[in-house]
Amino acid sequence: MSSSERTNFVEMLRDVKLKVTPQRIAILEQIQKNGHFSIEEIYEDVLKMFPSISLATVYKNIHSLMESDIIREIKVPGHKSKYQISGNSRSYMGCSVCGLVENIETPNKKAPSSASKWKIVDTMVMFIGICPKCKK
Amino acid sequence: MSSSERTNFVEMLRDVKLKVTPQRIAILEQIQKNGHFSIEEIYEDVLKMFPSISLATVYKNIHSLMESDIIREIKVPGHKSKYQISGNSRSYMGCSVCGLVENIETPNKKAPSSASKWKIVDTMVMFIGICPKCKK
DNA sequence: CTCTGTGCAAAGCGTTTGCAAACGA
DNA sequence: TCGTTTGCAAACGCTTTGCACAGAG
Repeated sequence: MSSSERTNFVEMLRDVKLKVTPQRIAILEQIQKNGHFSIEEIYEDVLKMFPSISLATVYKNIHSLMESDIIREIKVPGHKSKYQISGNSRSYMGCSVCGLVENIETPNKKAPSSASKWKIVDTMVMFIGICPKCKK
Repeated sequence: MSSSERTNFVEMLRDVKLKVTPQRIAILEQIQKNGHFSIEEIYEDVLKMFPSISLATVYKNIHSLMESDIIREIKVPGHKSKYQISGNSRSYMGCSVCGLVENIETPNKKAPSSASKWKIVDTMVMFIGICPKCKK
């Protein structure tokens, strides 16, 4: 990871009044480095860099980071939730076979008038398909 | 429920080689009648009409009905999965506060070329917002 | 120093499984 | 009759909680 990324996370955390702990940074770096991760995968990867971390800590952090909108939950139907650093992309390809998630460029999308009584705060487009690996 | 709806479910089940049991019909009727339901809600409502049904039966049926694509799973980030009878609509409004899901008319949507290596089988658009009730 | 975060172990809950009996075809 | 489904209870596995200690601010 570059130091600018680290600085980035530190600022993000300060902005939302979360303390900057090495565990938190390690979790964020893993999520950023590897894209879309389930809790289990995040835990196992952080463990390599940070052998003393506990699963409970990962869960607690995933929650507080989601509440602060630093990370975001993505779910492909039939698979476990995955997490990614919040960003502009809200369009995903999800593999129905293995659960892989990839960001794609966002097709512009407006909520139809039938939703006018709602206050719309976000738009998510998910394409469900079969990824190149699972096609074989 | 109308008898045509019942007939409908019977045919759906036969088409996919699932046996027509009263429990299955009751589950399907509840889902159809009430829109988007979590497993817990389906169970509690079916229980009123069918006091002997067990939670395990609901779970088993939700799975086989999903495998046969008779019902579909929808998940609003941060809330439990809900289920609905499969249909044409694959566009939803999801309430980030209470988890309410509503179908909306589908805005046409094509996967961008960046996804060309995938085999796309479905498209789902989800608008996240705050429903009229939670706005108050 | 104070308050938040961590780690551990136990508790909690939603979901799944095994099995015998009931049921649909 | 044969294979599937149901209902029950036990087992499972993921997630949360309580608490004492460590660490950030």
